[in-house]
Amino acid sequence: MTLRLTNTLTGRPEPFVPFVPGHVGMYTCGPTVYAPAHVGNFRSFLFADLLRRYLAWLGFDVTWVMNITDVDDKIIRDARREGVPIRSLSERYAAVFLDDARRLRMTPPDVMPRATEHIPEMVTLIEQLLAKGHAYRTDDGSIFFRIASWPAYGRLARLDPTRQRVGERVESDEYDKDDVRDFALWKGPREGEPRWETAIGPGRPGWHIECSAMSMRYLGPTFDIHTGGVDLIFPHHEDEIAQSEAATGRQFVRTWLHCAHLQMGGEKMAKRTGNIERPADVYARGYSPRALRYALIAAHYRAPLEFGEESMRAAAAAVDRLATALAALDTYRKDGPGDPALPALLEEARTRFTAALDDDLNISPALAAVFDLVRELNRRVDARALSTADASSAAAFLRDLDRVLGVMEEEPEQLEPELARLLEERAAARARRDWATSDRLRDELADRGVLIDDTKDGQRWRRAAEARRG
RNA sequence: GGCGACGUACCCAAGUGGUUAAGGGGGAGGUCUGCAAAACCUCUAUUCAGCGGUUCGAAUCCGCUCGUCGCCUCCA
Repeated sequence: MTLRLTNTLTGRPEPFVPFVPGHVGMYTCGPTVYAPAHVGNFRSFLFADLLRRYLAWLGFDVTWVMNITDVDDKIIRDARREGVPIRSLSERYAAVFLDDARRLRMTPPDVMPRATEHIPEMVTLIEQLLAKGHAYRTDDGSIFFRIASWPAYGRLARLDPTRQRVGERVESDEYDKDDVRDFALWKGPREGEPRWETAIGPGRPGWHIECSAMSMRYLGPTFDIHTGGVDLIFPHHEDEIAQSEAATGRQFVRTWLHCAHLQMGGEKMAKRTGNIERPADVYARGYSPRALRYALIAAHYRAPLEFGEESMRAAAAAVDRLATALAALDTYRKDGPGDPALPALLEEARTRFTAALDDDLNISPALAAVFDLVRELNRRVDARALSTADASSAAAFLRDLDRVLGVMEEEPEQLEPELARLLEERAAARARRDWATSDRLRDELADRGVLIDDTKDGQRWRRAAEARRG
């Protein structure tokens, strides 16, 4: 069985065959850094991360590029409002993004290019488009892509370009272009806006051109996978294809993958409607990053996903269940013969896990395979049917699957010395059957997010995915 | 108006032609435990938005109806 992915270009699942055998070039539209990203944004980034992790787990050598858009209208607007250079604003929120991404265990992309550091690449691309007649200048020094020169325009979004609705927003565009549907490659210089002096004149880049320039700079003119939210299909990705293929004459991206929206209250989570939640908000309510990660990746990427208190609670419980199972295996000790059925059990889980993810990253049955295995392992731990070696190979197996999921363990795997001391005190209290002290220490540790289970192998601890409140 | 996605238990969510409709959460009862917690066991959809049709057989295919969401405009 091989990996199949639903390509937006064709609308159907296709076997994934990399352009260069064994290697995958993958680009993800990253954040525009003028505010902290919300959890809806992170759904799409974590979807890309899940894909990246799975490809690596399958043995592909993956190059993952995620851009950071550090110049655009909103950044300029907010920087002006604050009276600071755009770089000061963008770097501030880029740092927040990086920190949020790290806590959510997003694999660090191999390259995170910033738009402002790739102006020359964009200029070269625009020059090629001008030379080939796909772009034109306007009086204010802007340069537009001429959609009429590109018959394939609209193919990705399945839109007929001649029947696009022309709404108020399009008409109100301040730039003067030949056709309302044409999009800006380069925006002419304006008072109070940052500008770059370039071979195509002064100004600043349009939004779409950066992704074409940076993806091709690091992955070549044709690469395997490009991901983003469904809202980017049109116009952003449509425009990327047009400008890239018009410039190079080659296919730009082989497989386009789009993630459905995260919803809250039945509607798309979006900054403009205000129904957003940021990672920090979720943590403030007592949930751990890994619970949030689980909530965001646990549903199929092409299905809309409702986010809320209920989904977070369920995610925290699910993640706790996994952590508990792992802790149980780690503390389990028993000499003697092992369970001869164990290898087959693990193999079955691996087969189901892989078959599910191969099927367009269908994570639900993959998680079902993990939870079924967890039940079997717990049952054996309860019955003390495993050997110490069995337990540790089962734990290693789960950790291997977690290279794909990234939800099983919290960052610090060692208990802080202070908490470890409380644990020792509690063990001593229990040895002298001092239940009052034992219970008090258990509560104290729970308040610090460490849950204790008393087992035949002694105390076992794990970090709570949902901190105790009240 | 155009294009697209979708409607499965109390909630989330797999299943896309064939024995008992995955899994997670929640709920009820039980076992274990100093008490807990965790874990394990049992139960929790004769039914898949509705109505027709195709078929020996449909949640799965076809048609219609109702409802939800997204894109067409900055947007993950």
